[in-house]
Amino acid sequence: MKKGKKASAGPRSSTRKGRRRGPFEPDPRGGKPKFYITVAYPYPSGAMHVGHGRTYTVPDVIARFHRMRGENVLYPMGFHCTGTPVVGISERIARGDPKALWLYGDLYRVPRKTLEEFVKPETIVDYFSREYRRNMTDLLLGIDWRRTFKTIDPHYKRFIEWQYRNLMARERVYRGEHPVKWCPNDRNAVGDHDLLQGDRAQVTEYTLLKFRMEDGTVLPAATLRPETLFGCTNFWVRADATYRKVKVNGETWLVSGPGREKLENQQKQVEDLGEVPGGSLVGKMVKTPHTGKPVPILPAPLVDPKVGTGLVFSVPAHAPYDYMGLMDLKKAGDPAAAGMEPIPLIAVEGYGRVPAEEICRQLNVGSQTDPKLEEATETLYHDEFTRGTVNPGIPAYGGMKVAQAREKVKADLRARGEADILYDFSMFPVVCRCNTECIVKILPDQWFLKYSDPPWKQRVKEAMGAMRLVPPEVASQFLHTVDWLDDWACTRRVGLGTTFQWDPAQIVEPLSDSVIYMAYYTIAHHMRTIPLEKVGDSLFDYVLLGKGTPEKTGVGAPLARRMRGEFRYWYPYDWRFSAKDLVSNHLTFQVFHHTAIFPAKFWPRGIVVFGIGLLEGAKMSSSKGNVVLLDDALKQYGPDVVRLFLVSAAEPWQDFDWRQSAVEATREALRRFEKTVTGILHAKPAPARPGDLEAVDRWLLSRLQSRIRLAGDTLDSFQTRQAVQQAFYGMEADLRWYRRRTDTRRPGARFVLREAARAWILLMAPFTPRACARLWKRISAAPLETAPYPRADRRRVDPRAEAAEELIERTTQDIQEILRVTGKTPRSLVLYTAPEWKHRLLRLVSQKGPDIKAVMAEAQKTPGLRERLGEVAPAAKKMAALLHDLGEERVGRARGLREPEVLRGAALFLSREFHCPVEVHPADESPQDARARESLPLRPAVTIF
RNA sequence: GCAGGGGUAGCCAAGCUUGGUCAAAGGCAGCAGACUCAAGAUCUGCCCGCGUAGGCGUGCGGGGGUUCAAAUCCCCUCCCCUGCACCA
Repeated sequence: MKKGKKASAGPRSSTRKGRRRGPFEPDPRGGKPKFYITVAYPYPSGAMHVGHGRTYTVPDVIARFHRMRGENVLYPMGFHCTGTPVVGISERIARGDPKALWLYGDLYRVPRKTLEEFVKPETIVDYFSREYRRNMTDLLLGIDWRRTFKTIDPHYKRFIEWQYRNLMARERVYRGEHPVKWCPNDRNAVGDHDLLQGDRAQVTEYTLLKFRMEDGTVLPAATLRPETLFGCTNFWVRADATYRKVKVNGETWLVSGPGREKLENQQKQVEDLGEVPGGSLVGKMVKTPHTGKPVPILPAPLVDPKVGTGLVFSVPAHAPYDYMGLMDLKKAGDPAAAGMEPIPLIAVEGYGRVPAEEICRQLNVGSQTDPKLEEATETLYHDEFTRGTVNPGIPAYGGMKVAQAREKVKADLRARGEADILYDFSMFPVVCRCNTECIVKILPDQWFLKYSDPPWKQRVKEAMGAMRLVPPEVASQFLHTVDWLDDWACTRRVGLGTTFQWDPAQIVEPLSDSVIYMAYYTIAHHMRTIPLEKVGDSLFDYVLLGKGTPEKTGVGAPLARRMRGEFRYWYPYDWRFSAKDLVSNHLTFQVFHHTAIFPAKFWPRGIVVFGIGLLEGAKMSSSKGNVVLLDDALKQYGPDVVRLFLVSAAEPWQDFDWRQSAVEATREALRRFEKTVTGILHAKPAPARPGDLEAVDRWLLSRLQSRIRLAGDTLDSFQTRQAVQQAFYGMEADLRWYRRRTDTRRPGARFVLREAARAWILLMAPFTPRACARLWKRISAAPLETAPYPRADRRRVDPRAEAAEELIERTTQDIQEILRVTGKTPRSLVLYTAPEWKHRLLRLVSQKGPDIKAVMAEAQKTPGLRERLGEVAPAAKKMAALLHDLGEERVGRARGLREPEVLRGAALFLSREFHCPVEVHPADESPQDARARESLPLRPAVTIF
């Protein structure tokens, strides 16, 4: 606790003068390019699991790589503590909710004493941010902890206040009202994740059509399809429901009980005037709005008092429910319904005159309570909306597309006071976690970020166009998000956070207070040394925007100048990393805010989007307990194994799967690495004498260069998995072959192996720093973190040596296959290389391509070939296949290889492999051994005795 | 529904942009052998089918097409995953 306090607030010893800075606490430095990466900071409401581990390990690997490349690398970390979740958690713990107690007590193993303190939300974020820091340190993340902060720190809040004053001045924020899902019990807006039921329900805008009774009483019917007004035959009420007579904006309305509540929550002045039983309405007449046609009020069970206003107007021609309602009445012999016929007003291709009737018949709907009506309604509404047109006979709207007519009817009627708006859910019911049924409430005094603003969107697109987005496929997602984004409510009434200055009852919404904090990191370590009362707009204006003068910042000109300098040094950030589910909000928001507040030269440079984590193939989920805690993984496997696995299991943008068997394999792999390198370093070092090197030594050095090149290139493009394939598995495969191939006690071999081991340690250092540091100590006293990353040495690339080794490897495989197929155990092996004329033929085939006729024509003219045309034809065919198999490049590289020499050099190796003597015979123009005729370039003939 | 991503051998996963070098890297699991008192680790081989000579056949969700040639390009179709807002 004490230690943690120190960690997150107030000046720390690490900022004291004279303390030696580690490589992870960078300050601006001339002569070195800067590299600034940030990750979306965690919300510390629970323990870290291995999925979080990866999110922070990937950037660390990249950071270490760039540091070794000689760059000045900044990787900071803060904690996002604003928002409602921890408030909910503390409440649940306070009331002893068993699930919460299990999650925090058993799964996260929070000490009982601490758990008791969790009744205060701040304690939760305090505790877990300390845990995060501890885990991150254990994971060997090279984070600059001098700069850490929490979003509820007073200094940070000042920063957010400054940000919003800024946005307000630029008219990016405005006040309005907004409909939200609302729990009347909690008296709070609820998000989808807080719902027991109905999380797929959307808030939809219904049109209230005002039907009027004789005495002027308004019966407002809520509808999604105001254009169907022209097909209205009657009006529906629920006979067994009680309606409320209320005064709304000077009119007398009749609505259901729930309907009344909705009106009240949607900014209407509602005054109760009494109750009316639904049954008493039946039989009366109402006039339709706009057309003024009198229609009768009829009873129908299809009416749900909870939906809309509990009043429905009936369009039996186009609404399956209404159609069945009418049919039911007719069947019951209701006289009012007897002469009533559907009035069609929409024509849809594929349907007849009365579509509702048709679809009810098709689906075999029995009555108005038949569940099949849902499907019928959905299908018909969709078809009419997308393909329907209004009948030409309808005045003013005839001939219009349904979608078009709908908007026009709505607008026209609203303008004349014959219609109003009611928000309601698209699905029912919507139930809050507290088991209360939710309603739609219009929140007044809501504040918005104007993400819908076209010029702003345009700037964001511009910024994104100049950014590097990884993987490139996400670009379209980002652009789509920019287009789709609407204004964002940026204040909240509950939760932790920064008070919203224009309405102190609200706080800045958590996704809106985390969009430019990457800039804050550049000065965070200085901020904590400044007394809070000196932190004001003039400071941020100067440091972040260059406005004003350093003298007026209130913190002293030298410090102000220094902060300004540091901001300008680090900014813009080079890369931002985050999980892919933040693309459609945070990652896009932060680009919006950067373009709003900073000049273009400080706009983001790049984004890397992460995949999500799976656990043994199933989605990781804390609440379900399907997680491996990072702490446990670190204790069990150690940081190197965890890191290596997390970055090599998949590329960062792909989903990765934590599989125990795979993690254990990684552990073994790392053991082999350490063992191999240790073994090499143990051996007596050998001086470099070029004369000592054999072909196979040059082969290893040559391979080493391509491993180095590929490992660096792939890390440059964030392909951590591919990089590990090269830096680890590729290196291992080369070394394995090398040690199988040759006597490693030779001086030349010792020299080459030492070179390889040295490079190997450096290549692995970004992934497994602890093991590498241990090994590195035997080589150098310099710190590994800043040791130079290996560079491929072109002079050591030796295509000839690689071709020779490939010949040996292929020959080994050939022999193996023959032995396997025949089941023989050889007493001796004889290899025949191909004669010169076959090499000549190969060149001919590679020139002429697979056209055998052309090859033969040429062969007839070629001395050395024309004498043996009978042999040439089948050989040419095989060579075409060989070329096809190996590719021009490899065949070309092998050209000029002295095969007999190469194979003789490997004879000892081959006889060891196959436990028998191996002879190599050079090309023989007229061999006695029939098998020798099978020989081809790059594929010696093999005879087994 | 809209948008984005994906379906490759027992499993995971590369390859697909730039068609031939792909029976298709790598890993896991499995089998056999070497080492060992034994186990583990390590090394070697096998791991679609057939095959006593390095080969042949089938094959990359399903269907169709382009091409001398398709896992790779085009069209249609089925299935899976993610996001869709006032929530971090």
